[in-house]
Amino acid sequence: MRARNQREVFEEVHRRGPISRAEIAANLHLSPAAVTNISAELIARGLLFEAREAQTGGVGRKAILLEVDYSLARVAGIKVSPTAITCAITNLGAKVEATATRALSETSPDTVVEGIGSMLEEMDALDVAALGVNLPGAVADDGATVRHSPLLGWRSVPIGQLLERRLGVPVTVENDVNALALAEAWFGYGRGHADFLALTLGRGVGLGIVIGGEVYRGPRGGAGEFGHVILDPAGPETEHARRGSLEAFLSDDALLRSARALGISVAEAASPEALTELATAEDPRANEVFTRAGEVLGRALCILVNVFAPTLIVLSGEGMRAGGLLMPHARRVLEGTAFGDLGRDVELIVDTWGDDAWARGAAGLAASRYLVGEASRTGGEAQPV
Amino acid sequence: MRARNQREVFEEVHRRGPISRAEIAANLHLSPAAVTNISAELIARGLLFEAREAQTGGVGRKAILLEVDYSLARVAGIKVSPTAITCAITNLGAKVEATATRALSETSPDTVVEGIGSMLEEMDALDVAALGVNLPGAVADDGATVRHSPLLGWRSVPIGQLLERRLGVPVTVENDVNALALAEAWFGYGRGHADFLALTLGRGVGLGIVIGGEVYRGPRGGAGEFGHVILDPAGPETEHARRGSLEAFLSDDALLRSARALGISVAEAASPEALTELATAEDPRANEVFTRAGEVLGRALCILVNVFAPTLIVLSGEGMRAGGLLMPHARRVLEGTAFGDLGRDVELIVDTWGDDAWARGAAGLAASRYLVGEASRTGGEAQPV
DNA sequence: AATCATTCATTCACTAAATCAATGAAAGGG
DNA sequence: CCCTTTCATTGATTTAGTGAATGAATGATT
Repeated sequence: MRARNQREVFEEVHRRGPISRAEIAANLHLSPAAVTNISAELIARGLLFEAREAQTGGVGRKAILLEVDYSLARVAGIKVSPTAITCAITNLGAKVEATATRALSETSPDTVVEGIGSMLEEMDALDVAALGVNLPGAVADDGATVRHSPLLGWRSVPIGQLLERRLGVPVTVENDVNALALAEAWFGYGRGHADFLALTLGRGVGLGIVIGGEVYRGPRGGAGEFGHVILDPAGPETEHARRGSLEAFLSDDALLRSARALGISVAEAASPEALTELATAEDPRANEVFTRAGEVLGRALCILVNVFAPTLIVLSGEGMRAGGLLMPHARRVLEGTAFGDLGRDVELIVDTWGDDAWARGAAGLAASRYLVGEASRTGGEAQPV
Repeated sequence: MRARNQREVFEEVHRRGPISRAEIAANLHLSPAAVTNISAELIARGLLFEAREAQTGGVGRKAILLEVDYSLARVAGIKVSPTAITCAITNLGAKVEATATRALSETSPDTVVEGIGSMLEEMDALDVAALGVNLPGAVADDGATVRHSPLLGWRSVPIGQLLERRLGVPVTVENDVNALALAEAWFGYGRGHADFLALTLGRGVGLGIVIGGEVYRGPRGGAGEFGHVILDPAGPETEHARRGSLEAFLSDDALLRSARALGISVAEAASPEALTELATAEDPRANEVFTRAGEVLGRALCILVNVFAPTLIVLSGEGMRAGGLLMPHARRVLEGTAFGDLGRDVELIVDTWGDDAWARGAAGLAASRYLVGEASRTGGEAQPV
């Protein structure tokens, strides 16, 4: 009960930024006295601090605003991809202090663990309070075991325990898309939105569903496999994506394949980055690639908008490097085909992209877990999280 | 707090059927003492009663099983459609005691209110404890005002207040699909499932999303407009449904249109019912209609399964009169195209159909509201719901 | 048959943690 | 300069939980 309310107060301060005790009490339906008590303990434990006074012009005593002390500790976030691991060191507010990347020659768990360990040593970051790891694949509910990751070739790998043993730091493992969604919810554009969607484009197409501030995983996990939705049974297919699936239209591979079909040679554009540049340089064929992709993205968004009626969709991932090329077309299709005003009433935000963003997502995951754990820990007693 | 735990205990008894105090305590992480207290009050208020003892073969004192007293009151559920109103009188467990239907010549709010009132009088049901109303269209969060219902020609109609004034009974208004989903969650196949989907076929295609035992409406309502999802931009269109939308494939109108295209004359099958009979009688053209529709349904289910990874989808609505014809094809497509095992790991249940089911959904809505209200009401004090 | 172990339910003292009402603190307005 | 307003705090009170002991009802054990 106390733990619960502590956590509620803390999360309210986190969400609503600098906020007075009175407002917290009003928002959470608690008495001012209770908020005074709870916030006193959170301040004593260093999680909150009294910031400047409010600058309201109104009558009456000015409020003392509370803020979260994000500098209380540092955390590390690791993105494990088939070819590299990327690390971001951030404060508890997911503000990046340092990043680094290291190539992976192979993806065995031992190699990955060792790589992460030596990377943190080199970055002088062995003192972090928590470590978040995200990777492509299905992660068990325990936040530690990888159930299945085709891209890494892993099955039932207790990567969380392995890392905790190696580093002596609490580790949370999560699917990459879910971690990004969680980070958006806590520290990104999703802040203040109880419900929103996080769509990622890149090697694949991922969907993070945030409902009530939490990532929705479905009754037994596995929700959000939006990239495998079949949009057109007669559509294209790629090596990794089924015919007509969203990934077969929108993944990096799919875009390159589409470019080849339109006569763009490997010499002209070997990579998605190069293809994006080509389109930015007004190459009509490259533009056509992104026009078509944007329209497909619009159809995909239309499905999501009709089903969830969201007010916000955050788009990110490497594929969003071409956001400027894709979004006008996506928006046009969305507004033209979604039910009623749903297509116009949804905010579409393109977030930063690149592996750094993924690693920052992992760090945000770690930070949120750490903060939740601290905020719901009472007095000196340890509390199961 | 007390109200909250009372409600939790009550809902646990409702969900898990006859259940002992000890088990409630274990499931809700409450002390046995607290459960004794809370259940004593709920019993004193008539909501619960002590049923037979458990027949466990084990050692030790036998448990005294608690059950909800669904016969405590009766409720009425009304389905308002453009052509008729249907009424179901049920006990608090959504067990139907009587039904009736009355044609509507026009759908003005006054006519509907008067029709409902005289109908309840005729059914000798003016003593019901609550009234649930469902109808096609968007209903405001207050559970009383119809924001917009094209089919009824309503806009901003406070139908809830009108009915309460006429009948002196608490009224809850809800979108028809959401009400059906809620009824499934409380009294139907969704019992015991925190998360599931309710898909309805009939005049249109509707989706009710149940997450955490509650109907998900999205951040500002309007979620679940699945019928307007565009499956194929080059698909068919109908009078009411956009080209290629799910409704343009699967609604009653769409099926008839598809039948005409396959050479089935109006004389052979004037209605969806007749078309279903024709197919049941092995007419190859009619079978083709349902084969195609089943495959489209499978594609639609595939989208839902990939996004939500549900363990249960309940299918209902008038369109499910042809469930036996549709589902084999739908299931085949679903299992063939959904990601991984998701298509096989989902239970597809065809529920009863017809306007009675809709009205029962409305009654279930009323019953659940009534029970929640009673269960979270403390002592003699009134509690805001 | 008598006793013991086990499980469910209850009782009662205790306590955590909220609320309530009163009060202090810090502003602006007349 | 006092009054009103708003925010924050304090201490008494109340609510509603937990924990330990006890009673109740059963099967198992000797």
